[in-house]
Amino acid sequence: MRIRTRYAPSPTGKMHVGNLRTALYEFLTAKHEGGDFMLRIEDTDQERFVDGAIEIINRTLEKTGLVHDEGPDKDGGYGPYVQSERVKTGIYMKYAKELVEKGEAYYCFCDKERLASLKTEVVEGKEICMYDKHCLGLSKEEVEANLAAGKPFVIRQNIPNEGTTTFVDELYGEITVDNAELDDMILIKSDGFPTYNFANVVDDHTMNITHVVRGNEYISSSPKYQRLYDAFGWESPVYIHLPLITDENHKKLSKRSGHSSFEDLIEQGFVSEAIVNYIALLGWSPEDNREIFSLEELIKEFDYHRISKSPAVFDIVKLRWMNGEYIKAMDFDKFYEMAEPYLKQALTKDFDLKKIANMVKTRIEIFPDIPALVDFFEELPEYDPEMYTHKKMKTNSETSLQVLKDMLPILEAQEDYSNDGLYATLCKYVEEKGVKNGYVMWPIRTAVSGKQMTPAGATEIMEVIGKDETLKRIRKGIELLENA
RNA sequence: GGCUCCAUGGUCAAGCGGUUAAGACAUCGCCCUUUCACGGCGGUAACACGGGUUCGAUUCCCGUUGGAGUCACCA
Repeated sequence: MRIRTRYAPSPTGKMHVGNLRTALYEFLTAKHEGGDFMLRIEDTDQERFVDGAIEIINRTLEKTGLVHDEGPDKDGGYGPYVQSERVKTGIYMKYAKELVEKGEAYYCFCDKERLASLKTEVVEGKEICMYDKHCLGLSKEEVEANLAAGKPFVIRQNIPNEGTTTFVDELYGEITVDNAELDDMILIKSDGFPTYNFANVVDDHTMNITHVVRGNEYISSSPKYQRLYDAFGWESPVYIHLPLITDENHKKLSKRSGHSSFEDLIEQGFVSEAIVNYIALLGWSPEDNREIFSLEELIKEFDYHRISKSPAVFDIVKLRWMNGEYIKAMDFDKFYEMAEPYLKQALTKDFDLKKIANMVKTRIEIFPDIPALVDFFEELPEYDPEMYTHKKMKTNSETSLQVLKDMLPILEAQEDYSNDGLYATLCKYVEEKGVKNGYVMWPIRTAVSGKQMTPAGATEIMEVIGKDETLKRIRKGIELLENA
């Protein structure tokens, strides 16, 4: 059997990481077995439709490499792939009527307000709509009269009050619920559109979907879908419900509560490969201990049986670490291309940006880390002379002042401002004085950077800022220490 | 609240009756180092609780507790 999965988003905005992971697992489930991955747009709620949302979905899928084999833009013979277009074919109404014929669904002519007000009525421990009974009790003639009169209607699923319904999830096993717990869900809305619940089942079946991979939030409505499959006499797909991804408060991630979307993360400086890699590991783990996976490697290793059942917290700190790993492994040209805007943001003078980029490459986790790391090249920040004191380097304000004063004329005389040349000069002084390297490197570095930590050593920094600026900063350091 | 699901360190997680209970992030310490970082080495830190089943339970069953999801003419 050729595996077919589908990603079926509703175009209501950006894709948050939970949606993306669902898409990823659907993609991987299919691709691991050489199957097909399909994109279907579920836009049966015209009110929630957001302009541009489909473009976001396409862009995200493309950027993450989750390319679909079939979709609105790629006909595979199962189209249309947009539900609002499928509505026009009459497919949903046809199947809904079939269910009515079978007694598995019924027309309901009550209006929204009345339905809502009656909903709270409790009969024999079950919240039911009194009007349901009425509509169910309508004779065929009455129904037809209503329809002929153009009365607005809805088609609802007819679920008995007795018995139980069971469906099987690959991960969770058999799940059984009392039918009394199941509402007669609406299949066709009064605007003639199907609800998600109904369209989903009809489409998955007619589009030959073999594995339904979806978020855990659907697990409680799955019995109702199962009844639909059974009512039609259709074989139900393999269900794989995914544990939710939560925030640090263990609450489901959602775009409404402002959780990061894929695009937000990209804007925050994460690379898409790292994001994909990280979310692949949120809820799934490979047989070995490996953590860094390209999409190709994921396809090879992914086995949906190893998906976990408990929710996972989205940990931005670990994502940052992983992003750092990707940055370190990136080839320099690509890194530079991505780093350049951030470098230029902090540096306007005529610096060797490539040299600086190289310094910074192993020291950042996300690109926006760059400006704060390199801004001192541009301008010496105000700094506390206390920084000259370093226990391990055995330096303090006096020794540092001495070193700076000794070095100033030497550096003034120095012509060669290359890293190597400067390093040789400093080492010569170190040797003459019979002190440790750090004893002179520390104060010099402090003077030329004004920072506690820098992406490079003293001489590298001097090479970048050049002779004039170096001397200026050293004099500034002497001044600062003398007045301290 | 009803129903359903889940339960190993702060976080992601391996484990699927017998283990010194892996690994990663974070954290702490040491080494390396022209500082920081990188890298290397090491430390702290977990089977929610109570009953069973069993020669033996983190692992199987039940209960408790805790957490989550869901109860729309939204998906």
